[in-house]
Amino acid sequence: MIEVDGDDDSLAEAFWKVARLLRHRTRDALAPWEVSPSQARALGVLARHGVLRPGALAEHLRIAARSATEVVDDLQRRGLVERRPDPNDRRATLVALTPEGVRTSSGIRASRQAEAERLFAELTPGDRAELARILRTLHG
Amino acid sequence: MIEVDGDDDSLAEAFWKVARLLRHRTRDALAPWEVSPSQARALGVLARHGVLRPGALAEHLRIAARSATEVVDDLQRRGLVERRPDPNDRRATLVALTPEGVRTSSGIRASRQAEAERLFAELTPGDRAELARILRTLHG
DNA sequence: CCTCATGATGAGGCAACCTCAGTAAAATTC
DNA sequence: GAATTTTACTGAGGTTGCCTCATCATGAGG
Repeated sequence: MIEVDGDDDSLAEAFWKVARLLRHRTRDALAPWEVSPSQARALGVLARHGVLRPGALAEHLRIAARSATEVVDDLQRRGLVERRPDPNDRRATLVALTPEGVRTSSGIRASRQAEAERLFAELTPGDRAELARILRTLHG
Repeated sequence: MIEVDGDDDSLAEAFWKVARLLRHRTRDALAPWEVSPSQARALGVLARHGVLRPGALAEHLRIAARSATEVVDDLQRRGLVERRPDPNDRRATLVALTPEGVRTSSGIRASRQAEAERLFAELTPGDRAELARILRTLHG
């Protein structure tokens, strides 16, 4: 009796179904690295922006500064990130990827992208372009 | 310094941006009823499937049976749902929407749909059809 | 200096899940 | 027609990923 949740019909519903698919694949892509989604997000931000203060990391992740402290704690415990004092402000801390953090984050990025592409590969090139265009319209 | 998170590039990223938009609007649509997303989901399932046991509700929501108990507790406290004994099985309980639960759940459904339509209304009818078709392709 | 603002973090809380019993009742086996 | 196994729910207590508030050190401006 494992039924699927057939909400409305509507575009929104179709959209959510695809979102769920994509989310699951992303999660699967993440699994081999044994980092949680929120850790993966933080690694991504650090990979893109380089060394950051916890506060700035929090802004990028759109979470409270206090919560960034926790994410950093976890990543540090796993050796993916290190804290170092900010030479310009002795209140502040800088968070930087360790070499292993760099490796992990680019691995995650790669396999996530691979998973997503596997999903969208079901579309013809024309449809992919259409979809991209339409989505761009939606988020202006 | 409130920067937006510019992930990858790729279709997946565009998709997530729209998903976020849609999610936020859905959340906003929910706000007037003061029910949490998980409660709203449960109400939706009950509205669609009628009277259900907690266990069945859990299956639809894809959560552990134990967690369904909690959602039902909450909804019952708010008077949106009632528990009654299953006449055919004295181990079991049946969960049913109260009249107010019915009202709330259809209200939620309506305004959620209105919000979603407001988003997709930015598209031409042609693009909406295209999008629907492409999404359908993706989730087979 | 003195005051006010800012950066990180400790303490503690909350929502929405979970697993692991435990109890009662139903279903099955012998 | 017991005895056993399975099923339905729920109490107890844990986890995750957030949150706010208070504290402490430092920085910046008057």
